[in-house]
Amino acid sequence: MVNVKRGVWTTEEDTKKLAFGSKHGSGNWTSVPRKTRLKRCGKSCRLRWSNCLRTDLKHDNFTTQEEDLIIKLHAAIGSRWSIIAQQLPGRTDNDVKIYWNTKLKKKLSQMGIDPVTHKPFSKLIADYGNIGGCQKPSTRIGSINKDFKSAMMLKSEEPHQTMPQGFTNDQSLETTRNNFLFNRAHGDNLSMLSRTDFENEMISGCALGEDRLSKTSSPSTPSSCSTSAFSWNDFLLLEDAFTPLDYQQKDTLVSKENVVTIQSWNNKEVKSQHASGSTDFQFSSSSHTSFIEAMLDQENEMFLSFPHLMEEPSNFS
DNA sequence: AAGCTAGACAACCGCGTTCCG
DNA sequence: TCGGAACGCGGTTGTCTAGCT
Repeated sequence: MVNVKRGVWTTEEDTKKLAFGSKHGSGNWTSVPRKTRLKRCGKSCRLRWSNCLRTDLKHDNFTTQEEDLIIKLHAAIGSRWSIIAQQLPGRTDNDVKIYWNTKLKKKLSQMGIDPVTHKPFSKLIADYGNIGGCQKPSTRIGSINKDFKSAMMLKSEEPHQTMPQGFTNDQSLETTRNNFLFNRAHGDNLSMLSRTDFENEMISGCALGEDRLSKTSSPSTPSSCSTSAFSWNDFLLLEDAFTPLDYQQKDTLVSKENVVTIQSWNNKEVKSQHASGSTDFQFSSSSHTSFIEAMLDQENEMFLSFPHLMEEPSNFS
């Protein structure tokens, strides 16, 4: 459309749009410009309505509880603002996104927490240091694979070290988050995960944080979701999510069946079903305890799939 | 008072998904 | 089943404004 107006909306345009919106509600946005005689595209009308003109929007500052929830949800599902906004009545995805980018990211950084991974910078540096500390790349891959496989074998043998059922605690949240990060790191389509039981469980876990998270956390796992005075330390996501003790403690808390579907790096769809007591958890990318491990696990899979590509060259001359 | 800068936020853009004929 | 239109989402850009020099 050539005659489409752009830029900031005038009060006159807002009035027209408001009048139309209050009469017809939202929907069929392409017809809105024609019916309201606005020289805007339908897309622009929808945006203006959903971000600014809707009567149920809050325009005051974010509360501490809202901040708390945003950070928890971001840690769990990443920058899926529309989903996060759904948990915050009166807030739009744009509101949440901007608030995160302008305030919360800085706040976390000042606390020494990486806003992307929600881990302390020191931990990230240590992780990278561990990788860089190995001498020969090919040897490193081999030894890491070996160690990591051993670790995974041990985990799979442990009756309580399968994927926790019910997503009722911080450890499961962490595990799931790592899978998100893993998929994100490899450019996978996260929308595969949208609206699954798994995601809804996570969201409700955050939204009901004080009930679902804190009650089920291990003693070493802080959780302050929705409490009146939260601690920023609570937004550090903890390592060692798979300690046997944790799982033994958790085992009594879960009873619900969950089906998790993920799209792994090589587009193999993997389903994992968790009935109470089930032990057949089998993400192809394993149960990553950290982002770094997820990366290494992917490396491992690539090695298994394409061994000839990963072989050490015979000489480097 | 004028110019500059950073922060806040409204709006746009591109892309993926869904809907419908 | 397919293709185009519509919609929704997340990232980015543009504009305004307050504060500082």
